[in-house]
Amino acid sequence: MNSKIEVIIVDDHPMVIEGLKSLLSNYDILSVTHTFTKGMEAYDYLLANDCDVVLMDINLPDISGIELCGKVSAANTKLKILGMSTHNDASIIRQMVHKGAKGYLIKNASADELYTAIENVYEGKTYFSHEVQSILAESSLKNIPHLTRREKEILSLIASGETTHQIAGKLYLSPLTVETHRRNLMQKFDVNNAPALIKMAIDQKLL
Amino acid sequence: MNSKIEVIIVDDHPMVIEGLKSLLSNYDILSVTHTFTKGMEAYDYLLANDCDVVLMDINLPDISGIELCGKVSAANTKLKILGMSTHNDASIIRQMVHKGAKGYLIKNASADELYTAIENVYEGKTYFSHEVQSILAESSLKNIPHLTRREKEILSLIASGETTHQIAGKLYLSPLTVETHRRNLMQKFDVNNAPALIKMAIDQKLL
DNA sequence: ATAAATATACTTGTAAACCGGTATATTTTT
DNA sequence: AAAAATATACCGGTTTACAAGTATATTTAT
Repeated sequence: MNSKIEVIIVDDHPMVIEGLKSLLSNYDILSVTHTFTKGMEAYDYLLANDCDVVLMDINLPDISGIELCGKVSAANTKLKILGMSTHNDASIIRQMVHKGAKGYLIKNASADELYTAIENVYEGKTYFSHEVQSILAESSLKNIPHLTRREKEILSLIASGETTHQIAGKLYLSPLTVETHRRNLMQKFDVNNAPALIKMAIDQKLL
Repeated sequence: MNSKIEVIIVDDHPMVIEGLKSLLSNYDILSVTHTFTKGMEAYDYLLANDCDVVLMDINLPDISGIELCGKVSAANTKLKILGMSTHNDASIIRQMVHKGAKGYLIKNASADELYTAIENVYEGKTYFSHEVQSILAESSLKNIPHLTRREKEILSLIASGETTHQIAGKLYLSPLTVETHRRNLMQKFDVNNAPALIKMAIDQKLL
């Protein structure tokens, strides 16, 4: 019988898994029981077996970390999931939290930070590093406009080179309606032509 | 006196460094003598000391791996540099090679692949994983248009929302000239309006 | 149930972009 | 020195986009 905190690692990079295991081997209170490089294998395991904390990379080849997080959390609400990624994208962090992640780390975390994060989520708390917190704070300042479904649809058609008339034809709308959406899009991004709109939208990862 | 292959690791993620050290600890023929999380510290070390192979991450916080690679190679041409990164961007790989890198790995490499790469570059060969090779092959198929200096200038002004007249004013050109460049840009990207042009340019990392 | 957000559509006018040409001076490369 | 690439500039005409307003039906959230 094992009373240690059971940790599962999901990451498609073998060297990261090795690194995490090595860093965590210094802490007697926990043990890394299984590791997975494929998201779906981790999913299958987690449905059938118990563990305490899952360290989960966001960028998996077969399934997105966000999706996996949602599926796993739904099946086992007691599981504590710690998201990880190299790039610090606020919207991804938000999505992970929404899907049930209890904490988030950026991969340049130190061993101590990693340990603290695992300990906190195991105890039912949440953990977000200072860096993650400042990313979230910063991103909420530069208010990314909220686009409606229709607007997103039209935005991507504009980006692919369709004219107002062509878009209207595809969506069975009046060109005048499409033009209104186009105007609203430009207003939301505070630009006054389509090229700048596309640039902004891509910069803010909305395209 | 040590006859092993001396390997230096430069990566801003402690867990990746740990992972690499752990993976490489199984191979007696080499030894990881120093590791750095900051590019400039590695640079200072490499100017003053000798080593055989440098495993270098591309995404460093203080200096780009590409820049570092160029500086270090210029100072010590005998040094073998192996580039590494998580994302598989063909243009970055090409730039690294151009700046003197002898090989390139994607971070999901296995221990054996890593070892093979180090061995190869140490012996004066080059090493590019199958994955890297296919990325390079694929990217050379979808011919990215070559833009002139003027075209790049005008392209970025279009992306920032300037009209033909405004661009002409800024660059002290006739609006008719700017329009010609604009047209040539659209022709090169095979699109017929500016929004699609911007989308294409960003997709192909030219903006 | 009511308020707010979203999606729809119109008018009028102006400005800008796009198309298909042509032309030539200046660099850069071979 | 010749050829190729780049940068410059023009004409005439058509299409599309943009600006500033108004209006209303339909969803969605409170």
